[in-house]
Amino acid sequence: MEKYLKILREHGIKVTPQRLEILRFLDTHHTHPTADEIYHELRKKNPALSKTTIYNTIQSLTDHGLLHTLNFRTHEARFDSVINHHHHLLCSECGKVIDIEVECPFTKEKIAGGHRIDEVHGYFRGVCKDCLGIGGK
Amino acid sequence: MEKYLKILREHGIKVTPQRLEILRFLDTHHTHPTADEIYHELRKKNPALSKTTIYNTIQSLTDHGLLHTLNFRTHEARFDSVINHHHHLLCSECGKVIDIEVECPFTKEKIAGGHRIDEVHGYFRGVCKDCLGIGGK
DNA sequence: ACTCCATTTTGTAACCTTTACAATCTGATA
DNA sequence: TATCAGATTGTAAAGGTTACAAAATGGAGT
Ligand SMILES: [Mn+2]
Ligand SMILES: [Mn+2]
Ligand SMILES: [Zn+2]
Ligand SMILES: [Zn+2]
Repeated sequence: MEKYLKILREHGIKVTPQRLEILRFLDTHHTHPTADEIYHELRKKNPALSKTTIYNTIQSLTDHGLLHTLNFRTHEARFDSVINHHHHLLCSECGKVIDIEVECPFTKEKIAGGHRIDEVHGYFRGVCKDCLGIGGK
Repeated sequence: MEKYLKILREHGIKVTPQRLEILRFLDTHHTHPTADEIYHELRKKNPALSKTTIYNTIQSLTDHGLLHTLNFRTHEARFDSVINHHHHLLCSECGKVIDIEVECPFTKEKIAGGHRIDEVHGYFRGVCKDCLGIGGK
């Protein structure tokens, strides 16, 4: 927990119990949860938690570069505290969003087709390793 | 217009004036419009047009592989009738979504990290060529 | 051309995530 | 301990999408 306290302080984000819990949840669950999933999970320990606080904290962490947003589909933002660059797979069988470590040539490029590139997001759709294994190939 | 009639018939989609207009709009405007943009544009000619028809037709065209959905951000799907594979840039200055023709190694791969890949979406954020030119580099 | 009927279109309301806002609470500082 | 800017909470509003039932329509068969 000391770890998250330090992270918040280093980024000049005022420390609150809610922020510590949200940050800890994101750091210990790399499942790319939705705001609603974070909310319901942390509510078990803190029933007074507000969903607005989830969104406020997400915004704050994002502003400080501690969080990335994944937009696989409309009406469902997912969040990722692993900020080193990687791509993602949405499994059409189990619905999980899975990290894909890739050698993507565009992460190094600053320009493509004359346009300036600031961020690269690689979204794959398919079937994850586990689901392939269960149902046969 | 004969062109769009033919496309619908070839895919076994019942021909209606609304579907012809929507298909034509998408084919002649590669601006990656939102449902709302399609709706307001086509309403100029057909004020009785319903937004539900826009969504129904989008679904139908998508089911037949004639349309792709871009999810740059939640709460705003954009649509693309150019179905050969390419990546996209969202310009943070002008908001336009621009095609990026790329040599992406993942479009040829069927497997990555043991997972089966069915679709590859490359989303870039940055500043487009035009906006770079206007304000200086 | 007419009839028929499955399909489509339309209009409205519901749905769901996200955002806005005001009142209350909290915690760092003095 | 008193203060007060900032954080949290609860509620409502916003905005895009989907569900649904009634009305309209396209096209096959006559
Ligand atoms: Mn990830
Ligand atoms: Mn495109
Ligand atoms: Zn899976
Ligand atoms: Zn631009």
